[in-house]
Amino acid sequence: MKSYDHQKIEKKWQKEWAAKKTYKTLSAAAAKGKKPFYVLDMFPYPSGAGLHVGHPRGYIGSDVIARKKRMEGYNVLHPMGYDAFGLPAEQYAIANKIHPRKAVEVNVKTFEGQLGKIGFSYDWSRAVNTTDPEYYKWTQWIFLKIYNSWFDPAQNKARPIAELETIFEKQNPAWKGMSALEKQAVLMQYRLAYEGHSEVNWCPEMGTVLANDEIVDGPDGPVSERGGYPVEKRSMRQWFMRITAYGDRLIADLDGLAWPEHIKEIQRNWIGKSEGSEIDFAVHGSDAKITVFTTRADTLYGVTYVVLAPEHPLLDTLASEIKNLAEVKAYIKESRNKDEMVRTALDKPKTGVELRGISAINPINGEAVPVWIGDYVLPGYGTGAVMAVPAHDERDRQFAETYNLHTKNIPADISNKEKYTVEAGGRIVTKYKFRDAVFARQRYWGEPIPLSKDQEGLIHEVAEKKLPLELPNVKTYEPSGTGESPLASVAPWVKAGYETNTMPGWAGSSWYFLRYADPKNKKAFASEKELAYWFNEQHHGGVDVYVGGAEHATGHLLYSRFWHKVLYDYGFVPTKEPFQLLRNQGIILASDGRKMSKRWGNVINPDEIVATYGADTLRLYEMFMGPFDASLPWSTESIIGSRRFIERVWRLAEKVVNVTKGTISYEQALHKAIKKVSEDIEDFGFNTAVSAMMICLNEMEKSEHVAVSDFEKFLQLLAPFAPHVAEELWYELGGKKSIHVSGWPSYDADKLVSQEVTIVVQVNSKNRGEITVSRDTSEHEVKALALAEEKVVAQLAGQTPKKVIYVPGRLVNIVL
RNA sequence: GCCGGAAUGGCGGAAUGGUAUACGCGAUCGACUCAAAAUCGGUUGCCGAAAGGCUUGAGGGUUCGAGUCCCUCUUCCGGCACCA
Repeated sequence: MKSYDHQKIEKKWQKEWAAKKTYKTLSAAAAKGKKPFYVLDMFPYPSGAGLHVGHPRGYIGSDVIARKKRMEGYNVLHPMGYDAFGLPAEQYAIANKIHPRKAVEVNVKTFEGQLGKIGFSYDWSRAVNTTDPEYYKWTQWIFLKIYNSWFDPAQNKARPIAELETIFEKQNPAWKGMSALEKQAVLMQYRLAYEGHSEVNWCPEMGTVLANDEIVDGPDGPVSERGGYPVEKRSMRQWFMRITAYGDRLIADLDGLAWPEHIKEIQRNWIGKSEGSEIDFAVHGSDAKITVFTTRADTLYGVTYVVLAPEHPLLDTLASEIKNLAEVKAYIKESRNKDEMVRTALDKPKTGVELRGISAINPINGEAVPVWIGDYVLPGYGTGAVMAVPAHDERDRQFAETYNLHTKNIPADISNKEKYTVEAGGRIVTKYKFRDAVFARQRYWGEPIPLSKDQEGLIHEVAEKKLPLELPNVKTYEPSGTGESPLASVAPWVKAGYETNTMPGWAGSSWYFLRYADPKNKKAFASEKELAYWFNEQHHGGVDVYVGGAEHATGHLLYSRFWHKVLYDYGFVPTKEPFQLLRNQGIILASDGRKMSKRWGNVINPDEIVATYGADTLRLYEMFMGPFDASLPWSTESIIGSRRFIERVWRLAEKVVNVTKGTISYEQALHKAIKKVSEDIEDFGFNTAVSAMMICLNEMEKSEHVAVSDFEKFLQLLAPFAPHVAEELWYELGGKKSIHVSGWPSYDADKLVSQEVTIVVQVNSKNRGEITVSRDTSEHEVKALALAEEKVVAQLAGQTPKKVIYVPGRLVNIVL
């Protein structure tokens, strides 16, 4: 037989598979009863650097599953696409002085070239690209659906904003008298996508808004990571998504998902649900009241003061009453300029200033208590005001100690919290730690938000027919320096009143898994029929297997669930959740144990490995190197083991003959391998699946003959891991159609067990010998044989055993 | 600080409470070769000449039997971090 030329073989089959559309996914109509199976990878950001050898690990794992399912007869949806909007693409474009669109084109080509060489079974005809207007048309469409929704707490779901208008019209007498602009402002408080303001990190020197991770600590406060320019807080107009409305459902529905427990836990902590009470403290001698949030209403009798966040809006109202206003203002200014890291540092002593002249009335006993401001109270959580109980809260105790405030020791019992809430005239409420998501970027390279404002300030939607609202060409896509998006300097855009902010990077990735179901659809983001087929609660429930990095736990994986739920509320998608089963792939580290990075010069390019060892070797090695979700160091030294394995398979093919039983000795190993590989793939135990194949190969090599039919089964097991070489040998042996649609082998349970078993004999739990007996030897006989074993007799030295334990087929333990 | 996860040969790792170190890498000895590579075969946890003893981060416990279950602790990785 020819020698194993991986380059020739791999090129040949990649071409052949593409030509024959071997991995084509059938549409719902064409599937004709074939069951769907959806295996999804988190689509990549096509960066200029291309892939390193760690990137394909997850893709290989999911490809192994997709291939096995396809062989089992499922209609497999296994797509790939590109998430190409967002900051890195923009920065790459700026740095390389080319238009982001061009940069994306080039980078996508690089990725496709690299991915193509590894031999994935993607149906490339379904590829999506978030920057394609035909794609982001639907991102904009979904945005408008969300914009035109409010969350009805009674039904716990999204409903059209028009319904809310009708309700206001009927129930609120003031509504009719309101101007259009006033109505707009009211509705804005309910919309699931709404306009508002938020604090951003503004760098005057660079003229841009910076993300938190683009900022580092400087000697006099925060500075930009690049250049070290000072960064300050600045309020900026933004769009938001009211994700907090779904807090409850986002937590509750986690329970039914087959996700890694720690990812679910990260989401739960991030959402941070907490049940407590809102209690109103009247301000003495004023109409104002301070509403505090507490989870321990039962400690109301222990309240000795109240603390407001320095940002609390009530401070403006009360300004005239505050006797030490200058001091208070100085404190507010100081904490405003504090870097968030400094402010929330745990070891920092708590600071604050008393609002002299102000006191609050504890509703449970009418007691007047002093009111303070302190930056340990956060404006964004609860009500931005707390009642302080130094006797029962560590932070309050510290604060009280620092400022010599009174402590009242009272008994408290958490089971009384509802009773005391009612007594104090308060309300039971649920609060969440997480915030509404900012849905705007002051950047060029993102989806335009399909809204415009007329001269009176009334917001208009871009009509559905007019979508997509395409991103205009600009002279310069670099930051404007004013903090506004580059779109603000496009005259026709501004004249039309279009929103100049663009959508954030996570917009396009929050629904792409739906588009794969029907990527060419011009009338809808996907047809009802396709969605019903691929997202079917009866069948499974959406994406059957989702593979990607754990770093998306509080970003992409949360936003996608949120969008999906809004769409579900309208009946656009049939399942409550997008991703049934999630697995995280581990990171491949460089051989020096550090992350692969240009900076360390330790990056290994998969192209080189594919050229030297072959894609099959790369795939096999990446699966074999260790547990799928573990971070493992790359070792170009060890990869040779996988290459040798493939070469041995290749050579074994020569030995294959049509043979009668008798002359083969590997049967048990083969059936064990079929069982193990079948089960391990389902369970992401790829490393042990490969090892089972190695054991089987070792046995086949030792055997006098290898039967063709058995070797074919072995190739079928190998096919998901090393698809090219398996296909080549399959045809060499006379295969008529691709091995990748040839079926999946099954094992014979009877062949898993051998007639003879080796039983270990222990004396006081220490191994002393072993006996080989026929499988059906009785317990009595085995024990007798064990007691008669030479070394055992020596150990016994005439003593009578207290107890003899027999574990069938495994061991005998003689206890003295 | 809190919440997750991990710790096993020289290295990557395997092990339903039942022979710890499978499988692979490396190392080493041998065969083949003029020689080398490749390939094939043997050996390879530690101590010991052997008999035997010891060994899964440390210490305790449950059990006839623990890498696996329970308790205490150490280190490392990931997440959150004044959340009232």
